[in-house]
Amino acid sequence: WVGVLGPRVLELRQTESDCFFRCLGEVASAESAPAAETVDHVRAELVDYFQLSKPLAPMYEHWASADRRMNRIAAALPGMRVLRQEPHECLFSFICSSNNNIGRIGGILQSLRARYGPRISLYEGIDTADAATFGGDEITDLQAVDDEAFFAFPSVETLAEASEEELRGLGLGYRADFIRQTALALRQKGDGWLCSLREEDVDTVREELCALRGVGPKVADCVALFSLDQVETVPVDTHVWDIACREFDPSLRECLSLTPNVYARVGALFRSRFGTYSGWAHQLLFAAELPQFRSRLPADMVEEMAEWRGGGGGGAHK
DNA sequence: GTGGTACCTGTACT
DNA sequence: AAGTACAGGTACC
Ligand SMILES: [Mg+2]
Repeated sequence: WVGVLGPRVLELRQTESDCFFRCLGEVASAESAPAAETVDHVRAELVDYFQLSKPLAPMYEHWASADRRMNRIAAALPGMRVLRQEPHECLFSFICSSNNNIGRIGGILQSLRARYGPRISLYEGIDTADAATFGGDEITDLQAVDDEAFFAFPSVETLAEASEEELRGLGLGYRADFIRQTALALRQKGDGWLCSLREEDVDTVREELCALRGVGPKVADCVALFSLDQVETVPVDTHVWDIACREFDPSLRECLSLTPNVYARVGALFRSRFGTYSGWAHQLLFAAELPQFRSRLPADMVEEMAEWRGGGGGGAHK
């Protein structure tokens, strides 16, 4: 995999027993430390990003014993960690995600980086032919590393200065104003404000985030889980609602829309089963719903999910 | 609290 | 080939 993490282009490759990493480039502004120090630093960043200090095996065991279906999914999808993302990037990204499809979201974020983010040039002498191209988000073929332009995510300051009109031009649609308004609010609140929410309790985090433009309950919970250390938070979108109806409480099907109460019920159902790390458990169940992971699941389970979708179960609410 | 509506835009479908 | 539904919701009434 090759992609951008913070100010650097990183290459990761995994073998059966190890994971290797290499830094291919970094933003010009970051004064580059001696190579040996950079390696140690990047290793620490990766440990942080993948949350490797949190043991996953005990969680899997706990979830598997709590739920029969989860037992089989856990066996089929090992290593499903929640990434500890950079809060600002995470926030803007999920604002872009609302009422939108995954394909366009990716395109918008890439446009945002290319237009407003600092460019990352690769180091001299990087053997790009040797770089991994394991289907990372931004690399699609063996030649691509050479031509691909890499950009870090833009700063709050830059986004605050962007015009709504120009943002719309990048394909953001009506979310353009959300991005600008939220960027202005963040600038107003000061540099460390968002990250400081990592020290706050779940309810405070939610309340503070929802006060931002373009941030409702679902986006807030995504930011809380994926960047603010709120491990028990369960973001409830249409997929997660389906899961809850199908697996946990059929009576939820009677609900016509995802009201705040229904939202809370779904979260409570997850927490009653999976406990403190319900957000992580949710990540695993959510992943199992996605097409790219379906092929790894037991055939009868895939069949069951397909039947639910076809039989007026999934999406039958609205 | 709940129910209803409008909303950018690309893509899949009919 | 035009017309419509839908997608990792939110704001506003
Ligand atoms: Mg809000």
